Amino acid sequence: MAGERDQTLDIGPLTGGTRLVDVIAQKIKEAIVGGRLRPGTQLSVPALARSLTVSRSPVREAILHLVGQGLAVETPRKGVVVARVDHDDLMRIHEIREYLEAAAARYCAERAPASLIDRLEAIIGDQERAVRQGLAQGYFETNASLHRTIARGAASPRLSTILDQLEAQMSIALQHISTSREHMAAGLREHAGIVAPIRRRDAPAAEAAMRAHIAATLARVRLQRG
Amino acid sequence: MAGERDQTLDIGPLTGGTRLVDVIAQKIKEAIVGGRLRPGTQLSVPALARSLTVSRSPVREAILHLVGQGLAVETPRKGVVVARVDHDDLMRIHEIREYLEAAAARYCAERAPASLIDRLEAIIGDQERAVRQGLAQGYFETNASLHRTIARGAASPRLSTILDQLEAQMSIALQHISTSREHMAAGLREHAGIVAPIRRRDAPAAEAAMRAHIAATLARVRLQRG
DNA sequence: ACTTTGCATGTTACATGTAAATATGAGATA
DNA sequence: TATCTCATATTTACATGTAACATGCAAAGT
Repeated sequence: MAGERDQTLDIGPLTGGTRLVDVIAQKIKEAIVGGRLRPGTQLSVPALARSLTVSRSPVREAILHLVGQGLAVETPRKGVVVARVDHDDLMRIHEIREYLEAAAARYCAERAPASLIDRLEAIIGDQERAVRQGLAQGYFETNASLHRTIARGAASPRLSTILDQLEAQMSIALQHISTSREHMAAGLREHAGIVAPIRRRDAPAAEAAMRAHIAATLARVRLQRG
Repeated sequence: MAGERDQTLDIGPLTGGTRLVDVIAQKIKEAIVGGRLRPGTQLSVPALARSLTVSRSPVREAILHLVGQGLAVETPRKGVVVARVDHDDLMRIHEIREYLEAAAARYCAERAPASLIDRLEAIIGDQERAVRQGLAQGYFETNASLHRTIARGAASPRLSTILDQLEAQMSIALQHISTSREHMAAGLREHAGIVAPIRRRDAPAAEAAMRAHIAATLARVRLQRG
C-alpha cells in the first residue's frame, strides 16, 4: 500500500486516553442520527473497518454499543442494521417520554441549582430567536438542549441516560418529518410554560406542564400520518 | 413433501444455533443478580475466559453487553466491575419506576388482551399463597412476574426493556435488604388493587394505584436505612 | 416454468497475537 | 513503620486469522 490517500471519513489523531471504540461509536451514531446512514442499512463490520482504516475489533464493539442504545438492531448470524423507527415507534416513544419527562421536570423543580435554571431560561431565549427566524434546525437544537438540561437538573443519571437514548432513537424518525412554524411556536410556548414553574420551584405544576407538552407533541406526531 | 429434511442429521461438533456470547452473558448476569458476583468485583476478561474454557472475544462482548444493561460499570483502561447499587441508587431507580410502572399499568388496562389479565390474577393467587406461608423468595418472584406481565400488557417493547433493566439493577441491591412480612402483605394488597382496575379497564385508576404502590415501596426502602 | 444444486462472495462468531497501560509486590530508603 | 522505586505480572485495547454460516446466482435437473 504505497502512499494511498484515504478519501473516506478518517479517524482524527489519537490523543492519549481516548479509545478507538468511543470515537468510532460516536462517528457512526452521528451518521445515523444525521440521516447519512439510513434505517435498514447494513452495518458491515469489515466494510466499516476498511472505510475507517482500523481493524474490525473496535468497529464490532462500537456497533454492539449502538445496538444497546437502540440505534441499530441485531439479528444473530445475519448482522446489524440501522434501526427502523416508524410512526408507531414514534408514538410508543412519546408514550414513555410523557411520563419520564414529567418525572424529570418534577425533580428538576425540586432540586436543580439556580444556575441550571438560569441556563434553561437562556435556552428559551435562544429558542425564541430561532422560532422568530423560522429556523427549524435551531428549534430542534434548543428543544433537545432544553429537555437534556431539565433531565440533568433532576440529578438522576439513569433518567438522563434513558431520555438521551429515546431522543437519539426519535431523531432517526424525525429525519422524515417536517415541522410547521405553528408547531414550533406552540412548542416554544409550552417550553416557557414548563420553565416558569421550575423557576418558582412548583414541582407539580412543572410536572403537569411537561406531561401536557409531551402529550401535545404526541398529538402533533399522530396528526402527521396517524 | 417427499424427501423432507431431518433436522437431527447434522453431526456438527459445535452446539448449533446458540451463540457463546449470549450464553456467557446470561451466566454472568445470573451470577450478578444472584449475588455470587459481588458489587465491585472485577470482571476480568482473561480470568473469566479461562474459567469458562472459551476464548476472550465472546467474554469481552458479553461483559460489554452487561455494561449496557447497567449491571456493570466500565472504566476505560481499567476494566469492568460489577455495578454498585447503593441505597441512593435504589431510591433513584424507584423514582423512575414510579412513573414508568404507572405508564405500564395505564396502557396495560387500555390494551392488554383478556388472557393476560387472567394471568395477572393467577399471579396474585400465587403471591397470596407465598405471603400466607411467609416465603420471601416466592413473594419476590411473583412480584417480578406481576410487574413484568403488566409491562408486557402495555405492548411497548421499549418500556418492557427499560423496566427489565431497572429490575435487574435493583436485584443487586435487594441482595442485602430484608423484607418484613408486613411489607409483603402490604405489597400484596397493593398489587391486588392494581390488577382490579386493569380487569375493569379503568386505566386512570390502574395508573394511580400503581404509582401509589411504587411510591409506597420507595417509602419502605427509605425507611430501611435512609 | 420451477425447483434444486453447486459455486463464489461476503459476513459473523470465535480464537489468538501483541503493544502499551495498569496493577502488584519485593526490596531499598528515609 | 511507612513509602518510594522499579521490575514483574496481568490486563486492556486493538489487530488479525479462520471456520461456520448466509446469500445471490448461474447451471443442471425435473
